[in-house]
Amino acid sequence: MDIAQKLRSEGYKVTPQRIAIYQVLYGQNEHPTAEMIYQSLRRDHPTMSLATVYKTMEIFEKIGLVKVLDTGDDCSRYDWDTHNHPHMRCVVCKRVDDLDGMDMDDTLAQVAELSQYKVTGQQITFEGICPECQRKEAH
Amino acid sequence: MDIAQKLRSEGYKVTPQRIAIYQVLYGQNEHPTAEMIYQSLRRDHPTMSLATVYKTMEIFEKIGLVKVLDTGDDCSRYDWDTHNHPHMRCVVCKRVDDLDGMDMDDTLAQVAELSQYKVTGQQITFEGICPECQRKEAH
DNA sequence: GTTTCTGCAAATAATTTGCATCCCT
DNA sequence: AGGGATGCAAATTATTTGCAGAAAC
Repeated sequence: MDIAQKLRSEGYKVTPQRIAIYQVLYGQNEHPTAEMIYQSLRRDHPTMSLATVYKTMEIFEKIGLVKVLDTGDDCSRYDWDTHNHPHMRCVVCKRVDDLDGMDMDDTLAQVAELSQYKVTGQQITFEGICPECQRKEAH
Repeated sequence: MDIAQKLRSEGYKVTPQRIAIYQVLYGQNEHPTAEMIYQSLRRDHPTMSLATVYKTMEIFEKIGLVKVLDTGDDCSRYDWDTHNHPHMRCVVCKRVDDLDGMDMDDTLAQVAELSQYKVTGQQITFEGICPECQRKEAH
């Protein structure tokens, strides 16, 4: 969690932008898009650019500070929690939630056994309608 | 599997393009992209357009003739096999294979129980290095 | 005949890239 | 000082859309 140390040890420089981006992400459960991160930083960092967010996320992914979620929906979302876990995506409002309480390690082990691949990761997303959108749909 | 009947019963017209696109997809295990489908049709259907492939896939998805795979990698892939099953994606060559032998129905039931969502589907993709790319990487 | 479909070209939107300047180390 | 980082603008790429002509019903 000491991101400065982590960056330095991987040969990257520690910049205010990188710190700020990580702080926006860390511990929150919204799984924001690059745009969402950018918007929440504009206030305090007027010169922040979307390109920097993308470049930073690429580095963060490389050094294991974030997991990039392929949620369909034409834009990536980012998760500070890099341990294997599934997500739920609302097909109506597009929100993405963690799906807690499901152990994926058994599944991953099973995959490693069944598949001829050298397994390195997973993208597990269930689709559905979130409680809030269910309420709205019932008029 | 009678796609003509299916289209008609859902109020869509039966066109040679739609038949051809379905025939390219049906039964193959490559999980092609729109571009791949387009390319394999150009020979026999010189006027085929990429836009038609996209529009057709949208209809096919709506009436349950294909499953759209969110495999990351900035372009969608299409699967004629619409029953719930996981995929394996090679992070090197980007190929997508079916992962046979894993029952996902238990998992889906578990999700429906754990989650407050009304669950409607899933996107389960494991990432790794395919046998062929493993061989290449070993020089 | 009417309505839907096709296919071209133009529009859109997420992401990437080039490059001059800036700032960590 | 020096090399990587930032941030703007332009480029790229997948996908969508508008629309006129063509094809299904």
